[in-house]
Amino acid sequence: MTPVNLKSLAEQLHLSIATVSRALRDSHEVSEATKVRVRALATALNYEPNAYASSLRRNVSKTIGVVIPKVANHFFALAINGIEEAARQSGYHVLIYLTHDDYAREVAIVQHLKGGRVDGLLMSVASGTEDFAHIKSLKDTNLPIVFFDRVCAEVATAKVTTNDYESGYQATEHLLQAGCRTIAHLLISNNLSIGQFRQQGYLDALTAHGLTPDPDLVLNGVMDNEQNVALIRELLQRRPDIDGIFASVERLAISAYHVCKELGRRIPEDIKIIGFSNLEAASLLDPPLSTITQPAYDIGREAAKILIRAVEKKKDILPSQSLVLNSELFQRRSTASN
Amino acid sequence: MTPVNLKSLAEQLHLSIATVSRALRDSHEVSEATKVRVRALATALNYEPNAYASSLRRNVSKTIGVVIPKVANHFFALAINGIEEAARQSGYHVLIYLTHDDYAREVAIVQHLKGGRVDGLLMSVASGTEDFAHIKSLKDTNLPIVFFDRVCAEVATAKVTTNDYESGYQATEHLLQAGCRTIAHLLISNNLSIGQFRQQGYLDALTAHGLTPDPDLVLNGVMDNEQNVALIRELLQRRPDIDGIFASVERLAISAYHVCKELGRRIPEDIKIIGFSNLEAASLLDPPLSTITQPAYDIGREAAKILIRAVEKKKDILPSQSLVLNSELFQRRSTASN
DNA sequence: AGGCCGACTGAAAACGTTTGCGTAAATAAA
DNA sequence: TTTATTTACGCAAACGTTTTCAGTCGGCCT
Repeated sequence: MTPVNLKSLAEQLHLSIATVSRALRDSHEVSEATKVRVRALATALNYEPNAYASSLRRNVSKTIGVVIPKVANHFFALAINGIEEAARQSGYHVLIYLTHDDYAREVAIVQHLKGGRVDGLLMSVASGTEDFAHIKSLKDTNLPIVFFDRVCAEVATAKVTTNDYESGYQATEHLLQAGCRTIAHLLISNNLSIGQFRQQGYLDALTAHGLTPDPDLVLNGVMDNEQNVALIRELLQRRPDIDGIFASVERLAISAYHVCKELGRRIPEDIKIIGFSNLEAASLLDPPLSTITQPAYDIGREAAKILIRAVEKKKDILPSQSLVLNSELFQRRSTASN
Repeated sequence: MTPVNLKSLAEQLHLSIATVSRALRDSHEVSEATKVRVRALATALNYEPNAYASSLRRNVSKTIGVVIPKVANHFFALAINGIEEAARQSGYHVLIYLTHDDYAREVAIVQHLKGGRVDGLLMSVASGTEDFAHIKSLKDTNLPIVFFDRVCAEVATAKVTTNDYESGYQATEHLLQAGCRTIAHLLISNNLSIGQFRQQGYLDALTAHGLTPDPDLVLNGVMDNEQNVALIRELLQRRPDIDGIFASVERLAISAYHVCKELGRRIPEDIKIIGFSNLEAASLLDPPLSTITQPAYDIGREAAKILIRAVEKKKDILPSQSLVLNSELFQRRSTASN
């Protein structure tokens, strides 16, 4: 089977490769008559231009990369959904890379992306990442980058986030208003900027209500879920006075539910729980979980839009293009007043 | 800033481009001494080969495509996770395309992939797809394809699925043994092969237990979630004798939960529910949901492995390489006997 | 008639890499 | 010594596309 490319099309049409190429790109330099002929044969033979030849020649790949910790997480899944939508609308392809929150993997992925495989990058940094040299060095190759959710403060570019500080504040205040006095904060890794913001919101809400924050009530979760369950169990047993839990990430809220059931603590009578979560089934949990829900789809879509716009205009992305979308507090039974 | 490519490396090293290229690919045709020199400069300058030039020349992109209906679904998210893992291990990149169960989108995506952008394709067909000409035509370009979960029976290639018939049978039998006598089956679209298998398992289990299947109890869900809720509500009101629900897809199980709560039907006392689901929080629902859980991660990983093996060996993929992984039934309170 | 312009097309270079082939020197075999 | 063989490297073509440049042809203006 002869390959169907510009050359073969040109031969069959008794035209030059150049003319065929121009005809297909609808150039004004080619007569309408030949355009029609060319298009007819192209569709008849199911011609599709070779993406790599085109990318090589034009130095543009029409592809964006997405580097995220994981995909089996409703937040990131929704974000990808938004990203793919924005990309598709502009004719971009989406390459996915998972770091599994592992620093070494993130570095390897970023290094690989220097090969020019992508025109731009969307990134949510791994929680294990403390050194950002790899990202800076990628940025130095002039690759446009937009961070979303888990941003890297040290790199000057646009970031799409939620109002993490306010959300942490609101969640804590919500627990306080529901009558909690000893509120634990479960977060995942305090070197992540979002963790810090939420933590600060938590602290400020406590002091604003006349309470003194107790460092013993702040639990740093780890990667492994079972370990988290153990840590939470230990915390709840050591501090039976805890009457409220604010979980900065979905997984920890779920783990807290499991521990409470195991220890026989009733939700919300003994302990009230609120957590960041994009879980669709939150309202079906036992009891329905109060959540701070981030507009994950919009975050992904807006981040992709900013990136693609910059790629198309070949302009640098400025930190001033950053976007902060508001998350929403859904009050459900897990934080009902007694 | 001068570009760092083979040419610039060669100039600085006073070598030819060919030698530099061979040195980096560790060819035996180049002396160890020069290899060392070349590698040193390459790493010093952070050289990364241009992926598109390489792909064009070698006619290999080290990229696989993944075409799925959606990503905001725990099954597909886990599958992607497995796919990415297998791909990463073999140095492959993963392009993601979402069809949103829309036939037209699927066709457009498949057409686009003819441009040679990917070396192989993993696919779970859209539920709206009834004509498979686009897939066949893609297969005719010799692009290796492996289907997973939602397979296309008409295309001769490997398929990675779960034991859908047996699962449907088991789920139904499980409800029967829990005392149900009027069991509804909620499925998504009966033109999908998996729906048919599960439906057949459902039917056979009923007849095997001496019951006559009632077509009125089989509900075909649609895309829109709200419509599904309305349909289920209508069904439960029209047939108050229904005492068991088998949901072929997670979304329908969730919708059924909502409807039951709304109508005041107690689970499991009035109605028992079991559903296909990869929801992590299934055990935390109210009541905990009995599920048939597919090994989504493994499905993705195995499908990717089969695909990549075929790509590397440049051998056709045979239907005989198909794999059937077993799903697992988790019995929880939603199907507890009264 | 000469010059000019616009419409259309083709030749060829370029993108960065890989690779078949050639070749020179060095080594081994005869 | 001559003749193979090996080693190490360079030349140049090729992958399929895009784009610059040059060219042809007819028509229009002065």
